[in-house]
Amino acid sequence: MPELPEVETAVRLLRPQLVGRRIASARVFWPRTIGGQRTAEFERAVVGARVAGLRRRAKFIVAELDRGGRSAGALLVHLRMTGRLYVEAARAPRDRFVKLELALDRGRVLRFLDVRKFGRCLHVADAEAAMAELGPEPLSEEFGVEWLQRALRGRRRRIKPLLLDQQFLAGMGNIYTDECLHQSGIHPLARSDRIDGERVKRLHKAIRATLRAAIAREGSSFDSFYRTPEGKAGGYQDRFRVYGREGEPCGKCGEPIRRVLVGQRGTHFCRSCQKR
DNA sequence: ATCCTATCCTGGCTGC
DNA sequence: TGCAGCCAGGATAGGA
Repeated sequence: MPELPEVETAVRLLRPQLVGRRIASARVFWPRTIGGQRTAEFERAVVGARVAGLRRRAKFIVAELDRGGRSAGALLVHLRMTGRLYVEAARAPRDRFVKLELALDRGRVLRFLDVRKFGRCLHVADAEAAMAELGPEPLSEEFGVEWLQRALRGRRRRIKPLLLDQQFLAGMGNIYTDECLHQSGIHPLARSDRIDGERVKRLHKAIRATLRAAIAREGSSFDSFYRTPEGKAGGYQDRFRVYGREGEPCGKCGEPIRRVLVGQRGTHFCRSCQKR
């Protein structure tokens, strides 16, 4: 499932292929992909615009558009679970799961593929306004130990759903959350305001280290869905300590890894390393 | 304030 | 082999 490292990987690989390109035409194969907007309206908004910049915010791929030097809004792409965004030759056969296609200049085409149709590619006038509610970026300066300490104390929520809440912290998903909680010895149901300082420190360190290591390996391909824009699998799945390892021995203590549901999410942890 | 459930989707898996 | 039924999961909305 694309989380921060997978989205960051997509942005890095797509940037040289997209920035400076002009959108020549648009085709929408699944209307919900573009949100509530009418297809004709969407086309009017993007066709003729140029991609001025590509960046990541939380799990959004943000393509800033301009037209004659003036901003033309932005495309916010969210891959959700099965989305993939990639550029290829316009003549390459279109996969049957492609939901949106933007023709670029030079015979290239940007394709948004999404088997389960949860992903979105929205045109917005103001990207910042559209993403205003998101929490801080875990790899930014703002996300320090002190911030985390205070933020956790200010809430009384179970730690796992809290870390998954994009308004609290941007970019964490199910896989990396389980990995980080295991690394820092915190039970997924621990109440945020009752986690001791030492563990908060370890959690902060785990989040930064895990996300950085996963980005360095171009993300994780746990199932057949996630691929980089080059079509390659990620490399971080080999480093999972708990995710998808139910019944296998914990790398630290040998106890079998447990899987339970927390907030409707499959949650993997070690009962002896992550005490309540 | 926080939690819970349903919703959106469909390929792939399980069990018979 | 065939098929029904279930599962995964990010985000959000509405209700408790």
